[in-house]
Amino acid sequence: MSTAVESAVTELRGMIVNGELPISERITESSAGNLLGISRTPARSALSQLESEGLLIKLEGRGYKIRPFSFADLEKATEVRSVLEGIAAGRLASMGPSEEATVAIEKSIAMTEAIISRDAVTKREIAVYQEANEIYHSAIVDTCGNDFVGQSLERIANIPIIAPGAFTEVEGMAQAEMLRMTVGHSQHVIIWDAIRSRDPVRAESMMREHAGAPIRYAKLFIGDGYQRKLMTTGIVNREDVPKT
Amino acid sequence: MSTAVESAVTELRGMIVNGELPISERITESSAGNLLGISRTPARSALSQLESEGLLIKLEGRGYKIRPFSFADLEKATEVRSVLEGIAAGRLASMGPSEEATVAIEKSIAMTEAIISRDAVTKREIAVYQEANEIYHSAIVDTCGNDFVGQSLERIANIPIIAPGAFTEVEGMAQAEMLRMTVGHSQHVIIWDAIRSRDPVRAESMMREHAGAPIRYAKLFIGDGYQRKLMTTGIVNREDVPKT
DNA sequence: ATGTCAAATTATGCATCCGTAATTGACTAA
DNA sequence: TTAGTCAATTACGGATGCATAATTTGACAT
Repeated sequence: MSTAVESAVTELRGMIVNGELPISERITESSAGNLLGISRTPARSALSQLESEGLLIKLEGRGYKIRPFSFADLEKATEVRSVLEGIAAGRLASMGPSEEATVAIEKSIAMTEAIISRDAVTKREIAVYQEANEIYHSAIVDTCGNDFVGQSLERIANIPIIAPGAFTEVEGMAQAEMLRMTVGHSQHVIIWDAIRSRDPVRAESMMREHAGAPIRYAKLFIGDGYQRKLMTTGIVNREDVPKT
Repeated sequence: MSTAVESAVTELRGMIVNGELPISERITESSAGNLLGISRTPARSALSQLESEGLLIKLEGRGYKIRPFSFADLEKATEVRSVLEGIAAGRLASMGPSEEATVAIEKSIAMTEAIISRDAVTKREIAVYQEANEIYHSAIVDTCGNDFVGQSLERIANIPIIAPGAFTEVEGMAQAEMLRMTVGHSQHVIIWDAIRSRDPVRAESMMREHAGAPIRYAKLFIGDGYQRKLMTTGIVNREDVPKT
């Protein structure tokens, strides 16, 4: 929250992904500036940054609009994320994990194990799971020895649901959540085993499967409910949601 | 070349990758502005954009410096590029190539075939080969149906030697160039066959091998000469060049 | 009522100015 | 000689004003 530009980016990004800004509405330098109480100069930087992140689309001469994501877009972004995280896991298996990575990953696994061994889960447990998931994935990406992987991931990491931490809860789907967490945990264990065993091929392919899981299993285990949930956040185009 | 920011980015990027700016020198908003005859406002935007591209590093409070790339960095960027282009090729094989893609790719193959069937190559042929190579790779990436692939590639595409077009010529290495072009052409043919045969696995794995080729084969077929050449461009750190 | 043209509004891009923070360099004291 | 403090320069972030381009609106004519 130091500079106006940084906080503007954070602020606007939050408003966009939470659907607090009407998708239809145009955003200009002035309107964004007024909204956040800053002048046009930092507002312009913030908008152009969000455009390069892919969250805004520039309407030449008429401001920006929020980029509408279709469900297909989310799947495509996930595909890229899976592949990138896959090479991160593969690299880590080749190199051997650092002490730092080992500590973080084993901590994450301990956290998720504690959660799935319970009978029922509350919102609180889901939040902890998300945190653990975030730790697991960033430990692998950050210590894989190839900065370009993390750099490329940053671009698509801001798209909701795609990010590792965004293990979005679906209302009234506690059982389905539990199932997803159990599956996720088991995959974490398997991938970590592959890494420790220095098996890059297995680590890569398992991570590739796993990183694509949130969106794939959303369809597989939950079905339309997930898409409908996404729609309400304004992230997904109405048109993409199956008619009921 | 319309706005000052755009031309400043292009200008500065060119100067950086061509080694026209001393790597040691600090770049501030004012110095960049003076250099290009623009004020600090567009200079600031340009610098921050180049930073997000990974070509500059921000020295908090003291301007920017040119990011030094090690040979290892180039290899890592290539690794990411290979994987991303791999999924593009795989997707194209799954979907079946569009008419547009087919035309572009077959044109590219015809161009490279014409070149390698000659006895000797001049600078001119090498330039044509680069163009054909560029056509081939961008046809696959642009028509693969996943925009995020191209978007992610843009980030690392600016790193010299990594970009498909950057099939840099090494002085006095005409024979080695010829070999690389022949190998490259044959891989293009093979990948295209895999795509047309709707074999995503083969298309992906071959493309992954092929996209990593420039830097891998540089070592394999040319050896130290290549690294020394890179050094003279200022792209690669002196320290990385093997002692002779 | 519709189409066309002009004026006004809107939005952007860029330059300049100001306030602030940080670094550097010089001077003094131990 | 060295260390510490203070001042000056440097650099940045942000606000504002102006020029330009584009879009929209409104008026007028057909």
